[in-house]
Amino acid sequence: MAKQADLNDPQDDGPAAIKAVRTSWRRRQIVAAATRLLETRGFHEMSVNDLATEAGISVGTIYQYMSAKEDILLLVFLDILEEYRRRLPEAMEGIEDPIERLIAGFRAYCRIVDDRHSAAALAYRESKTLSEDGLEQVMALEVETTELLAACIREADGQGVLIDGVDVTLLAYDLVVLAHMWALKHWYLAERFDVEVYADAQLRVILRAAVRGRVLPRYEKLLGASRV
Amino acid sequence: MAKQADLNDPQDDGPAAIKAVRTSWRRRQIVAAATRLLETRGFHEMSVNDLATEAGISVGTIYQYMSAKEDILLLVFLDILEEYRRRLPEAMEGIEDPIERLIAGFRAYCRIVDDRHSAAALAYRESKTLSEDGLEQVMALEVETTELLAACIREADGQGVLIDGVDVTLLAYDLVVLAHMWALKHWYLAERFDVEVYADAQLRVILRAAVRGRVLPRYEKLLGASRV
Amino acid sequence: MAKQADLNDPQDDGPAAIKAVRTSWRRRQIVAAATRLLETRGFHEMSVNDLATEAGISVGTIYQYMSAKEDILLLVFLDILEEYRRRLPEAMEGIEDPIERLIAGFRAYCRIVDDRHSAAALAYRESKTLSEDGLEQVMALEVETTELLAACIREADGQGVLIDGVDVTLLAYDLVVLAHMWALKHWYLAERFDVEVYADAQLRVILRAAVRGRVLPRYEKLLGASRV
Amino acid sequence: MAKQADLNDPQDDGPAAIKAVRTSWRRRQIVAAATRLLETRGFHEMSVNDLATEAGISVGTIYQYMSAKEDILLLVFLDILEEYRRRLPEAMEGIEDPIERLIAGFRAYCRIVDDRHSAAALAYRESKTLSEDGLEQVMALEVETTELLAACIREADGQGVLIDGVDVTLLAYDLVVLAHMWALKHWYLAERFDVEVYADAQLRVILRAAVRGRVLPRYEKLLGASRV
DNA sequence: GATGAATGAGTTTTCATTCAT
DNA sequence: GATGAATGAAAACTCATTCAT
Repeated sequence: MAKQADLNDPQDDGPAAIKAVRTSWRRRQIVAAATRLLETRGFHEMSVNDLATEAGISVGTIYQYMSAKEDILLLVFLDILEEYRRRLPEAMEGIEDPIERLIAGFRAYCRIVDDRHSAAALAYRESKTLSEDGLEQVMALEVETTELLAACIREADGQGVLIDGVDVTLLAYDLVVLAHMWALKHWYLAERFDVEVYADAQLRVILRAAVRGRVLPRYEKLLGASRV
Repeated sequence: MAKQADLNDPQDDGPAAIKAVRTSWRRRQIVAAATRLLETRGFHEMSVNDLATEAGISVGTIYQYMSAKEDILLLVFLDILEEYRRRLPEAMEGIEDPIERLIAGFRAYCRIVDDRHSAAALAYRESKTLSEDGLEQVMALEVETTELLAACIREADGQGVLIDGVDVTLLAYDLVVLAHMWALKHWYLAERFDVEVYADAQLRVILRAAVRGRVLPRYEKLLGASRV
Repeated sequence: MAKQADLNDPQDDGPAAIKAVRTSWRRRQIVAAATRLLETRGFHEMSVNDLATEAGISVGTIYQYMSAKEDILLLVFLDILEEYRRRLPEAMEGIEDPIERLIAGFRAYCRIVDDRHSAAALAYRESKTLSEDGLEQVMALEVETTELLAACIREADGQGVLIDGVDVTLLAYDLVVLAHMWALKHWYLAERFDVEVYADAQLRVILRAAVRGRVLPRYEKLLGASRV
Repeated sequence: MAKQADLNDPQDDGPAAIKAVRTSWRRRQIVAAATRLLETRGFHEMSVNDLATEAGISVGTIYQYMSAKEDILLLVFLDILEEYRRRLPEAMEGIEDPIERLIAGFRAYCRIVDDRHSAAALAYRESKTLSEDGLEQVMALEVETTELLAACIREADGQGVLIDGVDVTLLAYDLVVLAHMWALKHWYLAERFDVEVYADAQLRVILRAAVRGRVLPRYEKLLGASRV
């Protein structure tokens, strides 16, 4: 009964394909539930039973798709980082001028942090819980994301737009950390600023520190004229 | 030999004094051991038995000086923050010019972060583990420390040294977060910079963003001419 | 084979029913083991691990069916008291004359005490260990049981069979305590009497004290002519 | 310096005597404190540290006079029983008629139970906690006390005052248990009776069951005419 | 003789993981 | 493949007992 299909599939991958689809579906189910729980409690406060209940499946099923509780954490991390990898290029796409692209990128970065600020804080909280191996994967992805911003700065530098002696990578990291700061100090910042205002305020700091005075006004005009 | 002293001590509180000294000694012992362990693992991965072994005492003794495991975490936090409260004013003392004082303060801040960079990272990791009450104490101390830097910026603003429209508190938080960044991204930054160089590079970013062009050169001269 | 049944079960609650049956079976298992252990040691001397071993299950399983060690004690109490509530009415059922019914009831009471004399002694020992709430439940059941005997006495009193001025409730309590005495002083009484003899001896005491001389002989004839 | 005295003591027992006095004083201190604590909590809920605090001495001192926590419990039991052994004969002394002496004895028994009803309940609660050896001592003392009442009944029986076939020992035990009942069901009885009334009510029960009708009125007159 | 800080075995309870159904 | 009952190692914490002062 099983193993029908095959009509003209040269290498019958039906069962394997079904398996792959199911696996990815189950994993998404689990990761989604885990993310929801991890935003309010720590990884150790989330029991696998709680997780099963939240996901609407059984513990047994979780272990069919995860070999250990720690795996779930890694998938949550990768899922969060994946969002940056998807949404940043999307926001920066098609913008010629590197500084304008940087502005668009940073604004998008802040918006993602804001959309899931608990998730961003989670990353700082639980990264030590990851396995050696998992941590490396996460760090690699983070470097990749940072590089999206660094590339703009490097390009601008190549065009002679930046002040002599600025450290491209350091600036990129500064931007990333200042974006995360929105999540880390959310309790303080969110009642004084709006995300958009916050993003532009921080962009103003970095651009003033990096862009030559000659071209600076051109970019400052792009940033909201708001306070700060 | 016993029962000597008393020479002219108005209210001989020997036993109580001895007890106080022992308590503070034991607590330091425990906190030191806990800090050592927490630098390599999370709070949940550190069992009270491990801690006792590390401290070279028994579990029972730990509970004679702490009423719950969570207390230990709070003491570790307070111990770390205490260092800022002690060393920052020390470093900034006697400096007239507010921006120069800010420079001294930030450099000191980075140095403390560097001395105990695992401890600084720990603070981000475990703050959610603190009790409601403990978290409040810790936040209050952190605000107090940030305010030491904010005060300089505010004073400089009062002297008309800053660019119109800068947000004093945001800049102070930026400095604090950029100092913590040294700990958070230590794996990346420490192989490219020296702390001193790092501190000055970040100071250059913030000063350029905040100080009027007219007086900026005066302060930039104080920052190492190094790379960046 | 699976998914058969359903023949005409309106709301097939199979899983829930299975769960209920298992829960009650496990609880009985645990209570039985606990009762066995509590007969030889106190509640505090019985560790949950001991209990698990005695019950032939794991500690984890115990906590799946009990939310705290104290719950076990309450269930043991309720289990013991339940036996009185079941067996007393059974023994008294269908007997018209209230004094004859009282005799049957007391004899049954003593027999239950004898069957599980360690359990009866246990009740005196551990009632203070119960929670406020548990104690109330237990007391309510005990009052209910005592009332079964009190009702006979009250009825007899209504028929003018009792000596003027007897306190119905006190007599009922006397009977209960004298029955418990068989358990409490078992080490002494059991080597001098047989339960049946003991029960009749105590009945003779109470009846002589309560029943009018006129009708007393009628009832004394029902009591074993044995010694005493 | 030590070892003075001796003035004319043939066998210098000074130091030993001092030691004996101190030991007995310390033990009384400890037992008194333990009794106070045990009336409100169970033996396991009373920690040796609590006890030391209550007694106003140190844990070390307790272990200088007790070799284990369990010893304390035995001493508390013996102290309670000692009171019966002292006060019962005192109350019964000089009364010629055995039944009158029994009345006096039972009333005294109830009064002692009432004075320390928590202590009496304690005896039922904690007797299983005693060592094999301790339990034997306690039982022996209890038998001795019961015998004080039994002796009266036996004497009365010898004088032909009792109904044929009464079991002397059983009646004595009934009296003891009915006296204890005042402590065991104190929550119920104390709000319906006064101790004196209670004692006489129970005496009336036992005397009616044991004393020949001919002489009964004489004794009933001695019992309060109150209700019951 | 008195003290009380120190000890560590033992307690209750939780929870990641397994495996028979 | 899915389930969830069962497991038992490990955790936080207590407290009777010891012993240096």
